[in-house]
Amino acid sequence: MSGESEYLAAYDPREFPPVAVTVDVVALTILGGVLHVLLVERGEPPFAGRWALPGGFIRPGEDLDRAAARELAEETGMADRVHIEQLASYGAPDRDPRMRIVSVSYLAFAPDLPDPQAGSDAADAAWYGVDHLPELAFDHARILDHALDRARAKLEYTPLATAFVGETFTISELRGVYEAVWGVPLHAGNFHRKVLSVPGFVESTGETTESGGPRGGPRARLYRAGDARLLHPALLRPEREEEVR
Amino acid sequence: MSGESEYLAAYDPREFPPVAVTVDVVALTILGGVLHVLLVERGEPPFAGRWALPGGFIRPGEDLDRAAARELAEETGMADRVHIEQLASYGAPDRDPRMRIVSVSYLAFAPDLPDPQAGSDAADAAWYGVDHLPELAFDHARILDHALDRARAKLEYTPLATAFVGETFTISELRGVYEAVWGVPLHAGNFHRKVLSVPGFVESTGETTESGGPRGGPRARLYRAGDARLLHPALLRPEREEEVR
DNA sequence: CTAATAGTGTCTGTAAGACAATATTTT
DNA sequence: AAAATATTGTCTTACAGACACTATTAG
Repeated sequence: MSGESEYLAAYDPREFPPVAVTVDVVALTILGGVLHVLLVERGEPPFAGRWALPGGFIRPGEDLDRAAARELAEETGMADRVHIEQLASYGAPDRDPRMRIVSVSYLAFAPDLPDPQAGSDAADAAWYGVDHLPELAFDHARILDHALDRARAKLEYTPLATAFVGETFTISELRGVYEAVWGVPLHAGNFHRKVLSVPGFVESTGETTESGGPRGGPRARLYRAGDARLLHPALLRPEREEEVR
Repeated sequence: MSGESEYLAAYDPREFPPVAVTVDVVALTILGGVLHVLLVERGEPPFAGRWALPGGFIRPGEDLDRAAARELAEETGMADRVHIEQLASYGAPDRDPRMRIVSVSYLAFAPDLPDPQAGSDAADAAWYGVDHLPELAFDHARILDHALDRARAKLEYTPLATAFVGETFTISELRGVYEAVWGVPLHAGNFHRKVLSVPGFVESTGETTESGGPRGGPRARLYRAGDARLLHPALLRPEREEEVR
């Protein structure tokens, strides 16, 4: 913090160029096998009527993480079973036309959820499939892009996929998460063996589903999340030549 | 940004609880085969005389990335050949005793460098070996921990190690970077073959060093960084059982 | 019955790591 | 000559992906 001391010694908050800090949350869930993101419709200018990521100003005395969780809860009512983690921060001087705003973005994952409630201050709130997004306000399209990249990468080396499913789940359900987030079909047999071979990824409950799948097939065994924080070896995505150079 | 609109509609900057945004830079280099981090000695309270990460307030109209690059240049004079990227943000309400400060941390990598210059506002500046750190001001120890975790992870799947060496380099020099950052010895033969087998990691210059090593050995071939942005397959660290659970 | 799905077996190619061997250079 | 280092070779084991197969369940 070079410069901070002298700066602050003679510092008067009233003179300081005003900067505001917000949190923006990229909340993801899976609906009908498709990855969805929570968006809110802005009720006021700028960008009135435009869809945006849920978020808002941090409050005095409130930590960044708590602010993100609060903003998310205001739109969805979801508090439990939600994984939330910080992503990048955005501070381009002109990213908000009103004033200097630095936004800290967060990524949240939740299992299948009921409809979101529009927060007290948003005109509406809805889950959008990530392949059918409306035009977004501010630089939120870029924030969302970064968030999706991160989510896809984290599925590879963390057990994050289990945050998208219920307390207990089948290997097929887990595969559905990977397919939805990565957007590619995976080989059922190989995926099955792979998941069970990673220590601590899932552990058996000893139970099975009550019945087979809707279109036939045997009952599936049920698992719960294991105690691993990192997957080793990782579940790597199929070849991505394009991204290498 | 739910809540933002109404909030700002009736918003007067003079009434807003003051928040300041700083950038803090974790600048890493390798000196004598050991990973070092750039620290500055604070000249003013709080934490006067304590060492801290270089950093400071963002200026009006200045992007976060530019602010980080500027702060780094003020302490080191280094502008070229420096890789810089954003890490996490820290906003605990009490992390600075003076006022609410949200800090955006940055990670910077540079090749072997001359001594740093104390910036205009710091009492002193120096490179510290990461295993012999002084007690740090604020929450900078935590920020540094996170930065080192990130740097170690990025060596695995990006060609970042090449940012620590010169324009051209030998495979041994590159191995020295990995050993310094990861803190473990690597097998010379296997490392050599591995690096050359990853497409786009390094490319041959056709040249060799002028002479052998200081303690003997043949001349080594010289390489330069290739065009890969991601290493595939990655160079994984040796087993890290501890970190898995 | 037929189709779909869960789960297992097998084979192949790639890659990581242990270890050895050879060539080249400094002291 | 002796020691250090660059580079290459070989072998073993692990693992990813392709593919085949069996068993179980819905319709």
